[in-house]
Amino acid sequence: MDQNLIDVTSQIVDDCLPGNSIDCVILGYGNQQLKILLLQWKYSQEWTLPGGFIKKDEDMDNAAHRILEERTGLQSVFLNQFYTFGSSGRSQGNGVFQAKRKEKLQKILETENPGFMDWIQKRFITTGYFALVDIAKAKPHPDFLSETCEWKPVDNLPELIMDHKAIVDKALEHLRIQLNYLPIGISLLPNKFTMLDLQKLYEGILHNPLERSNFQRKMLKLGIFMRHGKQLTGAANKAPYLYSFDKDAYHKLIKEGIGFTY
Amino acid sequence: MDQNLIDVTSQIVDDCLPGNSIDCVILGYGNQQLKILLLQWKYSQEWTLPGGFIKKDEDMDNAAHRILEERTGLQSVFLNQFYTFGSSGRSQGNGVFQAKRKEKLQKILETENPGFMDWIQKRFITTGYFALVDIAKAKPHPDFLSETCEWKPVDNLPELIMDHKAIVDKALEHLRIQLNYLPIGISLLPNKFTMLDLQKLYEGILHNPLERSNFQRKMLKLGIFMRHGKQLTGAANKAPYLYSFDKDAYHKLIKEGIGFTY
DNA sequence: TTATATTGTGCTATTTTGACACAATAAAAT
DNA sequence: ATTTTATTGTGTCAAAATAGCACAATATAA
Repeated sequence: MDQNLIDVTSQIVDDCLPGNSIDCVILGYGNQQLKILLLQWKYSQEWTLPGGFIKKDEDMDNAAHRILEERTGLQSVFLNQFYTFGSSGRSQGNGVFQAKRKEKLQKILETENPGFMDWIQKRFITTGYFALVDIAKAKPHPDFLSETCEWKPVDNLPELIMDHKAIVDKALEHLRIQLNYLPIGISLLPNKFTMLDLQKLYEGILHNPLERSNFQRKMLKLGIFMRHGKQLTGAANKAPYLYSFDKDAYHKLIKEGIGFTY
Repeated sequence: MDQNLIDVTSQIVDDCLPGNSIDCVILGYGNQQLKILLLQWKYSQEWTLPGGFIKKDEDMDNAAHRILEERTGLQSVFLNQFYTFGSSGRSQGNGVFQAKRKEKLQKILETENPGFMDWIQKRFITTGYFALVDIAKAKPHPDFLSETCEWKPVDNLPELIMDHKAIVDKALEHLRIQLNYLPIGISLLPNKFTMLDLQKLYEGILHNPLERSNFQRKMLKLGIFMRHGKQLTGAANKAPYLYSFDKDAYHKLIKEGIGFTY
């Protein structure tokens, strides 16, 4: 049916490590909402995390960067490994193509490339990476199995296949913990943003409300921001200042860390 | 030569996932020192982390628990996955049995079970787990490749094979970060301990000195300790109180976390 | 010109931190 | 028996951080 599908799947079987995969939790921030990039499969319409496989002589980190670039066009963003999911049941017997009714996509793959189906139905251990990304700069591209590639708000996700929901939750937990000792935002926000933007981002991650005036003061005291002109939105109220990250100070602070001291 | 060696290695090849391994950074605390459990190989005398493989239908976490128990006899201690090491060079070409001069152990294995050597010389992705353990309760057992299994102080480690030093460093970094939002010690210290014991443990992990009186006050204010009698050491000075963890309060605090607030 | 909603900063009571002081004390030395 | 020694538990206190509210400034709509 689709020569390209055969080529792509054959190359995966030939070039990639069996039994290991990578899944990316790509977070972006827009409309004062935390969002995540998801793929929707052809035919079955199921939602999944963007993922992929590790080439036989490729570093796992490089594989994650490659996968991120393939889906978003973005290079060298904030990308971090956060956990490896290795329950035996996560793919074996419950795996990618084990839906109750045989899906069209599965039938096609079985017909076109049964070797790939053998390969992919084995047990997989997947390593999760999360990326923080500026939505405006990302250009979502579906992969060979998918129809669409879209941003979805994290607190209103569609149902995801397999354990992908657990992977998202673990990524968010990791991010919340990171927030306790690292400033975050330089790669999630546009170049210039207001303190309220930053606050909404933090509230989205931490999932609880913060006191506006104290939050602003506390953030500004970190000394990693530069103030610019005002943002005139056309609303009937005082206009907020725009800020950008002072990258030198930001990276210096990341090295030192902020946190509980003994 | 050693029928047992053939059996063990054959069973590994038959039963375990190829290309994935687990390495455990088992930390203990004794003599006011942070220590780590290491294995020393037969013949080559090289030092390694205790590790193992994942059975084909075994959860990765269970494999880690099994490996920990095999080496220490301990069950259900604090055991945490912290990172997965997936550089392509870490085992391929530089791998376990790729030492410059052919070692005796390698020769024996090649003779006895070449299939195992094929299997183990492929590229491996390893997942690191770290455990916090009461040295007094652990009973170190060497594995089939090793001669000894010993506690070594973390700040005076022997040279380790492959990237095992990097794995140890990453584990310690992880632990330091954990310390910023979690109380730690319940599984590293004996049931009863002094505040100075606790302080030395923290200093060992954080790798910097802490102010005694303020540390004690701050820890006690966490409300997770119970005070008992005094520890009479026979020294010519005031005897310190012994404390134990109030497990309920401890676990409650772990849920809440302690850390930077916004 | 006035009304409206939101922002930046001010104020203050309370808590936390960091640094040091010092009395209490278990055992050794005299 | 008394003094000495080293270490512990608590006290103090200034400086900094935090949490909560107050309120003037202000960009635009009414």
